[in-house]
Amino acid sequence: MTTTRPRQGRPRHTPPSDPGTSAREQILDAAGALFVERGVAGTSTRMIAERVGIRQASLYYHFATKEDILAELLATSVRPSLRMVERIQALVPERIDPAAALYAVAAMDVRTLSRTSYNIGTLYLLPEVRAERFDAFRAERGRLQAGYGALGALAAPEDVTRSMPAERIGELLIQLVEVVIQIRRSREPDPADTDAIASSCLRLCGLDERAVARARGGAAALLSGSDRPTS
Amino acid sequence: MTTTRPRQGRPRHTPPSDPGTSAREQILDAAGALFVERGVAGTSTRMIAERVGIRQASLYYHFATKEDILAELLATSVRPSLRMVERIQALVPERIDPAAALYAVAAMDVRTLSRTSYNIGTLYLLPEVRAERFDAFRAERGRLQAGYGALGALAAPEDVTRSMPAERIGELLIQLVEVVIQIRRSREPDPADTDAIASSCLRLCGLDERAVARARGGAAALLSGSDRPTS
DNA sequence: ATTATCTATAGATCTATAGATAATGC
DNA sequence: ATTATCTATAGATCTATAGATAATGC
Repeated sequence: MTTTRPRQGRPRHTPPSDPGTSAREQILDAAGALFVERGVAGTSTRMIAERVGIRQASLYYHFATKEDILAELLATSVRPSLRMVERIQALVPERIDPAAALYAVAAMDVRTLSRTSYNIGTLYLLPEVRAERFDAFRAERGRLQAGYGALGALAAPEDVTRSMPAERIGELLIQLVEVVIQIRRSREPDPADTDAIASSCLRLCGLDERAVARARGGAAALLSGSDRPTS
Repeated sequence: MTTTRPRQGRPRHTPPSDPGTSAREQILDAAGALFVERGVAGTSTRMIAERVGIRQASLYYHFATKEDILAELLATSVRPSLRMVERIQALVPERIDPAAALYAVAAMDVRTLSRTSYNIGTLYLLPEVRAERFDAFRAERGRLQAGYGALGALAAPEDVTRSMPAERIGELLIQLVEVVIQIRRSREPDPADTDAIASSCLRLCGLDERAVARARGGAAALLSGSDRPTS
């Protein structure tokens, strides 16, 4: 039973439907969904406020500008993927098959992008994100891409790496993983998509079917091991 | 020497710098560049008009709304790719290697997307394009994707097509080709990119290095304009 | 007469600030 | 006293229309 704990501050004209989450988070959720649906410039502060159930001006108690909301959404959207990649990447020098590591990273990233409540990956694609203001975000994303490139270059046979430097491999792999963003625009991604995308990453690097199958097995071990509760 | 042929109608407050192109085209160019840079909602009719060198209200003589401008830009942006794919696809049943055909299609598409004066491919990614109003455009794009899927399914060995239906192959291939859109956001694409992307399309379908090399050769013949049988 | 522009402007936004108010916390 | 909202509003847009005007075409 949820004893609706009354908040501090003047009550909203419409009482919050979800008293569990902070106003800040409610704003981020509403704005994220709207930004994905209609873009940043196409979303007014009034729309965001309406969805939250507060007055337009009340937003400014929590965020100074609309761009500040976007900045926070972006920051929290790459960080988990980046940490995951760097964690798995760190295992490789020891004893892990780089192909299995790449499969695991791609699969986890696809699943993350599939599951966010709105299609959050779309945010990267908005023109506003190119502003200098978001340099830090784009730098983080560059590190994610570099991580993909490094794993891909380790997994690929020499005849492929000879014609493609790691940076280019990274560009291609991250693009391939992010197909799930496009898929979500027209249908619900399923587990077969996850496997198809992760396998395609390995084939793109020049691995044959046998190597792909082996990596898939290795990744399964990796993934079941690193399973942990989300919080 | 260009004898600046005076136009009909009241003269502009700033005389056109490029008297060769119609006002309509000048508007499309200016709007395209701005939409790519700042999005549709982020571009005002005033900005477009300013770039063209006319007053804001004068736009409405040529287009009824901003969305009409977008609609025309979208229509002209897929059409060439689609026609090219369907033309090459039509050659396959006869005597053309499907892998060579796929390489050729991907390479041409990449080159087209590399060369447009502004990064026109970005337009697909804008949230406004999801509106019902642009169904026809998205349908054309679906046909392009289906073309990629059909070629990919023909080129791929059976152990790959068993796990991936043609539609999914199409989704992946078109996504891979469009990496050039992302590349253009940070650097100038070069011919090595074109080869890397087209080759990656084939590897993704499960072709080994020897088959990729063979297809690259076959595509070169196709692209140079000779419709000659390549065996 | 027709065409392609111009000026002027109505009416609808939109962002952000100022200051009031209704809760809880101490 | 502090917090989180509210109301009201200034000032800056923005889209689209009405009607005037300055060219060319016939």
